[in-house]
Amino acid sequence: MSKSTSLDPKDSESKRLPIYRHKDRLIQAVRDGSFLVVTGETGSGKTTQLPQYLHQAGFCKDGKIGITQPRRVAAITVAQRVAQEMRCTLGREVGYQVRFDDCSTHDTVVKYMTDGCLLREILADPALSQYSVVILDEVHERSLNTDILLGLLKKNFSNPAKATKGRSFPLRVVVMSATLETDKLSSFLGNCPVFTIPGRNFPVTCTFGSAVGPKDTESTAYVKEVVKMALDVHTSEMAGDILVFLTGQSEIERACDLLYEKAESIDYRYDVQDQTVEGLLILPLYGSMPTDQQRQIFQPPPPRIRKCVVATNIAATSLTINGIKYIIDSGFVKQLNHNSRVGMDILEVVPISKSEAQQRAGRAGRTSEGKCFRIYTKEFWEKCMPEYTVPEIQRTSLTAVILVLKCLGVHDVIRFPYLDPPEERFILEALKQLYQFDAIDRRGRVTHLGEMMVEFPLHPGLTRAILKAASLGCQDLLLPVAAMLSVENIFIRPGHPEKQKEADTKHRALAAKSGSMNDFATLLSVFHSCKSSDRPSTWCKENWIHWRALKSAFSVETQLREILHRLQQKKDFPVEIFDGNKNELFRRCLCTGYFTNVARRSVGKVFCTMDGHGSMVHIHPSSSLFDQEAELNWVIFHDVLVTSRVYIRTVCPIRYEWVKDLLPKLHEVDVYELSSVAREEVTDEEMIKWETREAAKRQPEASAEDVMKKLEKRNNETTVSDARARYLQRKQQRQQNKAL
DNA sequence: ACCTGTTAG
Repeated sequence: MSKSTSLDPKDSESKRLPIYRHKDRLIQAVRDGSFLVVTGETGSGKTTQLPQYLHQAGFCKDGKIGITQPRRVAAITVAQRVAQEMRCTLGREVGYQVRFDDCSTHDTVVKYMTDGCLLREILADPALSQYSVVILDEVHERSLNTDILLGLLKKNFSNPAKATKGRSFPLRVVVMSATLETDKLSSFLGNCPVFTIPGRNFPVTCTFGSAVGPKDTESTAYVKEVVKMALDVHTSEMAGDILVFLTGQSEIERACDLLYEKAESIDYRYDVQDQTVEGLLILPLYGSMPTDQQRQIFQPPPPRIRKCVVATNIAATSLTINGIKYIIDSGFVKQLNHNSRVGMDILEVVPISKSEAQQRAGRAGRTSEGKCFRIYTKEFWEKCMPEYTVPEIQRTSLTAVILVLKCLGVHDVIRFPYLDPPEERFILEALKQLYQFDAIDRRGRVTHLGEMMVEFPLHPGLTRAILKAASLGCQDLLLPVAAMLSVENIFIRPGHPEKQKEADTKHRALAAKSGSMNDFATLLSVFHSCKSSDRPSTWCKENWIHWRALKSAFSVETQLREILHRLQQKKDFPVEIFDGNKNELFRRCLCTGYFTNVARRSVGKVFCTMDGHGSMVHIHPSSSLFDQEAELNWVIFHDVLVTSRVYIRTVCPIRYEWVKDLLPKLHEVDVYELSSVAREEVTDEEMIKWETREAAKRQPEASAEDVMKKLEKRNNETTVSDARARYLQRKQQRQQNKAL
């Protein structure tokens, strides 16, 4: 450790960081107590320096220092930086671990990793016996996994008596966050000390606009306003690049089109102290964009050209673009919200929170002073924007995470110490699903099957189908499908109508090639066709398939195969025999994972879900079953999309007999007992009630209409129809804007 | 009679 005399510029650079002056006191603070909150803005150096300080202070004598990040890229790049600063080979003393990429060895003592990775490690070793210090970073982002880790660490290590359980010495826990919410964190962790490090960012001046007020929460007028503002900035502000925040791909493409048009038609020339800007380089940026196109964003613009990046929220945390001096903030995001009342995830456009607006503004102050132009009014800020974004744990399906907690011995998952507890019905819904998939029993205890299921990085339903298939010896049918369904959508549908037609034709051909009218079978067929192709990437291009997504499906499939293989080595892996054709076998396996997603034809093209919510749904036009009417009365589906209608996507026809025995399970559950607070035996009353209802539904057309009427009435009160109404409103507005 | 943000295992 005799680097202090070094003249290496990197050393002096790290000494210039704001955190350096606090080094000794920080080390002491970690030494003093088991929990510590460290807060500091980006640029304070806490992520790269604190682990090094602790390393120097001897904290690695007894174990590793683990630092979690919510994102893979962050874990990797930070580890690279620190390895460089500590002058060691990446993967030796300093390493990282993310899914599909473990760059750490037995020697690694400073280990950066994703929060999801640490959670999996806890599953294997609840005492975290390899670690002397665990640092949770970016806690203010409130990712689902970080929130769960926070609760687990509090539960298991805050009490000094418990803190050494399964360990020879107590674990130190450091929680790092941006300045907001630190009081809350400290009191959550037993009023532990808070250490504040000043930031090193440049000031950003924010101004409010007049375009979006409290009454415009559903409007899409902001696209035009954002374009106007960008041109304003371009013609009247000094040199420096622009970053525009919008919500989605189509919106971004529209904004870029408008910008091209208008930027050409205006005549301007701005010249102050040789800082001249003459042209505008317009660059869209969103997640599903090809990677090489994304890379273009980071290149500095040609001389005298101003860069204008029009991006989704991907530019708020995931990607950092240098040279941004101006932010234009639409004030909206697209957010995935789970609705437990209808049991669906709905993607909605909503106003951002104030803290998120500050985060966006901060993107202009990375290298020099910046300006942020908010297109919404001060009143909108005060009345429509919440202080903080609702944490993921309160708006997401919890099924997988609850299974993890159960496997960690957290029996009472309702009274688990959540920093912000999710609504009880979210938890109950998760328990119900786990019971339905046989992962837990009637008393809420993890089953043998559940213990196997938790090993898979998948939704429990998909895992259930895989395990069923494996016990029947046909896992090769299910593994690729599960992999394909757990990556982003692999079917590309371009914006231009001509190309759209071409893509649709190709996709229909792929469906036909699979030989059966079953979207899951299409996925399987695509998987193999591409894999056996000589040049998979050109095969994808020709067939309008997302190569990057499919490639990751290949790695996921390999990983799933390995996990399954490991489980099958154990002697108690179940084995079953099935006598029938392959097609039926495949679909029966799918049924064990998707019987919660069964729909029955109601009238005409309308289907009705059988999950107890009784939502009216339509088959999405991208499905090979779209427009297929004959003899198609029962289907299972992978997911639901709420747009102009409620659509089910990735659909498979089934026979009622295949799910007949499973369906009652959807209704017999007593969540009260499942939640481990009940003390009485359940009767079969619920199940009998359901059977009666089901018998009534099985009667022909006349009653089906009655059922539908009843269900529709109920549906009007759900938020699905609210979401649909909002969508239609936005669509109308868009058309009006177009007409203008 | 089609339009889905971001992230993670």
